[in-house]
Amino acid sequence: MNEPEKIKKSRRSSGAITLRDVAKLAGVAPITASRAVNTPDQVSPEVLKKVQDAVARTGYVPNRVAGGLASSRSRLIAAVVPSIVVSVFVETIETLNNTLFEAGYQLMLGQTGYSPEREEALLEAIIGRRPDGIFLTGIMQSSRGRTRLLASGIPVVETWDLTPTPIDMLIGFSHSDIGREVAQFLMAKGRKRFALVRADDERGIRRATAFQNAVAQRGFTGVVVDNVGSSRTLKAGREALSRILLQAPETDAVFCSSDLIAMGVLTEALARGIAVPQHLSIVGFGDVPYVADMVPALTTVHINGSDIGRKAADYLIARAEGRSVEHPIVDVGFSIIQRDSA
Amino acid sequence: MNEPEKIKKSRRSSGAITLRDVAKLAGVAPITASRAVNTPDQVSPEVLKKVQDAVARTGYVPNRVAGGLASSRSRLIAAVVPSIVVSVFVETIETLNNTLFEAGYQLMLGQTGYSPEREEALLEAIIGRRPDGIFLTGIMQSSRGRTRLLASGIPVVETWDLTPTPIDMLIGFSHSDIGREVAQFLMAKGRKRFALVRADDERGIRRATAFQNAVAQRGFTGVVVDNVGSSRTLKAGREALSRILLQAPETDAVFCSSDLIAMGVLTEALARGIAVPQHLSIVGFGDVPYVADMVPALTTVHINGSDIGRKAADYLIARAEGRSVEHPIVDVGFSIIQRDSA
DNA sequence: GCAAGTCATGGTAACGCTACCATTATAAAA
DNA sequence: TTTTATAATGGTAGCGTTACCATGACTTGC
Repeated sequence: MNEPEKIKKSRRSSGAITLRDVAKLAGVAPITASRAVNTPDQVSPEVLKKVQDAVARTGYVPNRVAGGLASSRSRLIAAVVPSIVVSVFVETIETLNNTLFEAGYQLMLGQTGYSPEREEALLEAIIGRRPDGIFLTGIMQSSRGRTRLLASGIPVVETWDLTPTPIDMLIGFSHSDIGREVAQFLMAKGRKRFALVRADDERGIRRATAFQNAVAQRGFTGVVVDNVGSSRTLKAGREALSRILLQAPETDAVFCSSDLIAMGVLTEALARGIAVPQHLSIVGFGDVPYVADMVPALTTVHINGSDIGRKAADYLIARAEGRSVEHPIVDVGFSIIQRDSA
Repeated sequence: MNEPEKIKKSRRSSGAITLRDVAKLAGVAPITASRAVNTPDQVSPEVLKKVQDAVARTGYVPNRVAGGLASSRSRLIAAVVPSIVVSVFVETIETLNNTLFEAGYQLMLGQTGYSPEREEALLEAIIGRRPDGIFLTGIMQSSRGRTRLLASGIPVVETWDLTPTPIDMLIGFSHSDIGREVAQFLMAKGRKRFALVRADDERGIRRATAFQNAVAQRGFTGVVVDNVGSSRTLKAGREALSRILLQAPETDAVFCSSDLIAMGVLTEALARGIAVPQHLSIVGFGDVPYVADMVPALTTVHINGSDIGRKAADYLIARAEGRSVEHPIVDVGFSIIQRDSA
């Protein structure tokens, strides 16, 4: 009356093919199969072939979750972005992702929506996944966030800004330099009555402040500042110019916090028959691909977003693999691309 | 000469705080601490408090990798996108990500760059992470890919297209319907000499073909088809119109494969002094936010990308949590938004 | 011909968590 | 009171890998 000795299949197993199955089929130990899969030059050609056959026959896909737990290397990099609909970040994320993928890493994406609470929750979720690296858009402002990140021991790259005290690594550029140089650029063109369109964003505010200081130094005051809040649309730009002209009809130069806003300002100006750049200079920020080919082509501040993404990926990968990074703080700079709108 | 009995700290431990540490500090068993963290209403108030205190004091962050392995629920959803610089997908991804995050899931992003080999590799990487769900942009065309996905047993949503035989779930719309309806729309406006600008993309080709069939049915032939290859830029649109006009100067309507291309066509038309829409009708595809506020505002095909993202998230979450989805195939439709360019 | 080194393979024990089952205390039902 | 249900807690055994160490076969050097 003995029950047939069954292989005691665990009740928990997902039933999927595991390394053990492959090893059994290939007639080797699991650890050998693991080596055949991950470090093929550590096994003999015969074993390699047997294991590869078994993999092909079973359709085995290694479980990286288990591997990550065992090796404390998740091969996962997390990226924190305010929002991907803000196109200026998209190129960076795209290049970051591609570079990581080429090196065998996956990207986990988190969006803060410019909200601090959201950022906090996101950080918790990210750290819980034990990624091998964290990419941050901007500088981590909250000290709580800094502390957590530091405590986690995970390599971090902050980007898109400069600070003397990064958490770890930093790839960015100076927003106040941008504000100042754009002001100088516009003054060199003989502009005198300035306006700024900015969104509710810390970095944009810094560009605006530097801009104001630079023009004030040369005796220009009364810079009109228009705040479009959290909207970053063409429409917001149109409305912004309308408000600006109401307040200061003589305005002859507008520096915008993004290209899309600048496109809106440009659109509104053209719709009103204001000659650009003769009567109004417009400068954007970001140099998203299409603004070069508009009519008139937009003068804007170019940021090499791809470069930031690629460097960030390289740095993070280096650190994930135990190598150290020579110059962990990099200023990638910016350039003012003069086209037809200013 | 006895060495002091040390706690035999494993050589592999990352040294980070674990649930065991928290449990010890709180004076409960690890499993109880686990419950206090994950299912707080399963423990007594006193235990809950003790554990919460211990968590706060240690700064413990649960290791979701280990949790995922133990429970075979990774709380990770993977998304496959051709490219995020193609702005038409961005809104979907943004909403997908936000909806997932709210429900406690993370998004893993993969880009194929419209390359089949890349897609293949991506699939392998994704399945290896054992996500709780997979979001696909478009239909999985390759039968190898379909097989793998099916074999993995992971819930899948295909999107952005329609097919009678999805892998699993589907949220999309009909590209041939779009081609046909845009053709009808343009013919109703009295247009007679048509051109199409399309990229190297399977869905765009289907829209184009349906467009051609629809106009042919009413006796219009000689539709000029311009292929911009893999470029999806404003510049490509400008160049496309130049080529089209060279070949067929009388062209009075252009249907473009994307809004950005349409903007290029529009820009080129205006630069040449061609009156839009009097002499040339232009229709885009995607309805990205800014085309509504351009001058002239772009007539385009609107796809509710947010809706797709949200529905996909809901479906995937439902399946991840063992619930079944009532109507796993949804046609979200589209609408032609008539503005000023056609 | 033997010590010392290299190579290929395997055994064992984690990694940090949760599923499953067992146990005890407490309340409700009979 | 005894039985039965319910709530709170704990013990044990994995989840599917890889790190670490051990073993035996085979080289190499002198």
